[in-house]
Amino acid sequence: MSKCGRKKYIKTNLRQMTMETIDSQQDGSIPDSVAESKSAHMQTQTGQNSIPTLAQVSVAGSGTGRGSPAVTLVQLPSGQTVHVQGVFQTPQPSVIQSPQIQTVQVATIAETDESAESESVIDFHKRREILSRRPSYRKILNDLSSDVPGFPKIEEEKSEEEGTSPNIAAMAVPTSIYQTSTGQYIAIAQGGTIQISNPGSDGVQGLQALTMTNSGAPPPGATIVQYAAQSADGTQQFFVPGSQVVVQDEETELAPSHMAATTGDMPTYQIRAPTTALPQGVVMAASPGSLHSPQQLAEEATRKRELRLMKNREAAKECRRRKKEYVKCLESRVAVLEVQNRKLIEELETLKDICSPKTD
DNA sequence: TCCGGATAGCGTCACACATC
DNA sequence: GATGTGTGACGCTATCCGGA
Repeated sequence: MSKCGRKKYIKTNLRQMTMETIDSQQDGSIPDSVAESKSAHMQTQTGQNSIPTLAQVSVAGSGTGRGSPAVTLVQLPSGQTVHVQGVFQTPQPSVIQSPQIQTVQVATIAETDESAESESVIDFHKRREILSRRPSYRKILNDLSSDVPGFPKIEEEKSEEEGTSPNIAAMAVPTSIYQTSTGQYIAIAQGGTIQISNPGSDGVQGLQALTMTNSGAPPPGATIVQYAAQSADGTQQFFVPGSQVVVQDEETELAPSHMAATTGDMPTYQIRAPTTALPQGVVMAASPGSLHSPQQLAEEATRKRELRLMKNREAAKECRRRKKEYVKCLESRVAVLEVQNRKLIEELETLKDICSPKTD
């Protein structure tokens, strides 16, 4: 199996496992794969004292709402029915919202071994169709957290930006996009964050974040910004709204002392009003309405594409972060449920000992 | 030391859905 | 309907680790 093929195989398996887990949480059952490991685990826990008559214990839903203690009806072999208030506080809410969709997904994957190629193609499209309807991780987790007190919640973007450090909270939605003569894109967000995107480079290297630091005592008419430079290729200049220009400062003498201490060797930039006309090497990106030549149109299209890619890049990062958080939550939830399950079994054992007639 | 498997992470594309 | 957003899928790279 090729590397990529193996990877797909692993991914598919992981996905299938996830779906099964999700399914189990939806209908309250345990998937086979999980149940096997779980039963093995239980055997190690209970040893020879496993409960062969467990099938005779009927658990009747008490119909209680969320948050109220669940009362379980345990029908004993002798015919007695016992009301048990178990460790399960509530019927556990599902972490997924569309069980039928997930069930179809599992079935589709299970079929792939036997299906013909043409069918697999159809399945592929079906899968994509099905999977794309899945609610976002944030929505899933937030819904879950609203059902289960104390469950971690993915915060909204707003609070995330507020909570992170200025240098990292770079991905605010830009409100102004500018292009320099060197092809770089500068996005200035409402919060004062300046992003520099270098189309020619890949990944993080092409994206640099600057943060306006208006606090302190900047010189009149100038705003010092911090620049987390990852590629230094000489002096850079670019404009910002309000007829201002960002100029790389050759020396850091203009920066306040507290900034010099925090920025280290990072070059300092100033935003100030241009003294003359456009400096050499600086090109203002024209607004779409003023585009005339095909070259300008092409540049505009390129600029839009770069912007879209940049946003999508960040969206993908955020999505992956949420996904990891989601998986962690699921794992912790599994751990909690396993503990509850063990307690419930112990409880059942105790009740059996109490209620069953002594045969000595 | 080299090689290959396993895993994580990234960028991009495509698509569905939400919003305007 | 256009646009923005979220996410699965895919391909790729980097890193780690165990075996030859």
